[in-house]
Amino acid sequence: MQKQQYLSKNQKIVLEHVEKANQPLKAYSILYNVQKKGLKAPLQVYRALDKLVEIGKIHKIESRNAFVACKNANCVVSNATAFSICESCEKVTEINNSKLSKYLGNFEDSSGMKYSKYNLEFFGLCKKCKNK
Amino acid sequence: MQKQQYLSKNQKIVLEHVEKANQPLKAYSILYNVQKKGLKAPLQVYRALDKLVEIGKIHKIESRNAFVACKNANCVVSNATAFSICESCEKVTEINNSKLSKYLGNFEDSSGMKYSKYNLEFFGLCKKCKNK
DNA sequence: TTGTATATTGTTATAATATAACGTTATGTA
DNA sequence: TACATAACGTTATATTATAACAATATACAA
Ligand SMILES: [Zn+2]
Ligand SMILES: [Zn+2]
Ligand SMILES: [Zn+2]
Ligand SMILES: [Zn+2]
Repeated sequence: MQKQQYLSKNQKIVLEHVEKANQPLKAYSILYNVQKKGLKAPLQVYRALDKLVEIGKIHKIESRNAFVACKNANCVVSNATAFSICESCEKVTEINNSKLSKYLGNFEDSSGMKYSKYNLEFFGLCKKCKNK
Repeated sequence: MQKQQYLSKNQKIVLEHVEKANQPLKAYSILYNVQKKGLKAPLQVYRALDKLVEIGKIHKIESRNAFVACKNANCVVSNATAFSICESCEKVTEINNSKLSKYLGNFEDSSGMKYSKYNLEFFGLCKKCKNK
């Protein structure tokens, strides 16, 4: 069996829902909202999320245990992700900065370990919240 | 009341245990192991961890929900952390690289948001696991 | 030293996040 | 067809983390 070409039914349902949101969603909030479409159990959501994360359609915001759709055409796989997170309103934005990704993609430290993946999360206050 | 100068009893117990480990520990594993010292409930561990993370004595490895002691004298507060994580043996090392921290500390993206904190996690195979 | 504010503790219960284990059904390919 | 892999459905359970409440300890200023 070859690499999957199309998304399965559950994967499509979950991806569509997360894409509509424009912000990170929690797994159980996704579950609650796709129940009308037939997904009844957490595992159905988590499995779909796992696959979507694997292929880069969705990223997990680790510090928030939340999932957000990728809007960056370059993210074929989730191997280089960076986000800015507002600690006040929780707005999350995927950073798409070629200098940063180049820098981190080539980063090597003294251990000699070569990295195949990274995830970076910046925290601060977004423009809106800074001016409050 | 001023900034706390000394660690409290529970904070000391948890920190000592995590420092001995030399690797990230899960909160409930910490709990289990400090029960002989009188900490009985998850909250006692989580509260101590919260404080220790806040003051930079301990860092949380977000992708693993695990806690590791800081060995980097510069980490007075946990506002700039970077780790390498082996996806095979789960060995975690805190990266202490001044170029990297300088680069990320000064990073600004197009949104104009200035960051007060970041956490970076690199994934790959450590030397040992690469040669298996 | 007394009052006050804050930090920490102890405790029980519960919320939120995620996976194990099982059997079934669908899909791609030889 | 036969085979392997992927996805599905379902129930139960594991893991991670917090709510809520009452008590005690600590720092500091008046
Ligand atoms: Zn992306
Ligand atoms: Zn904000
Ligand atoms: Zn550190
Ligand atoms: Zn390793």
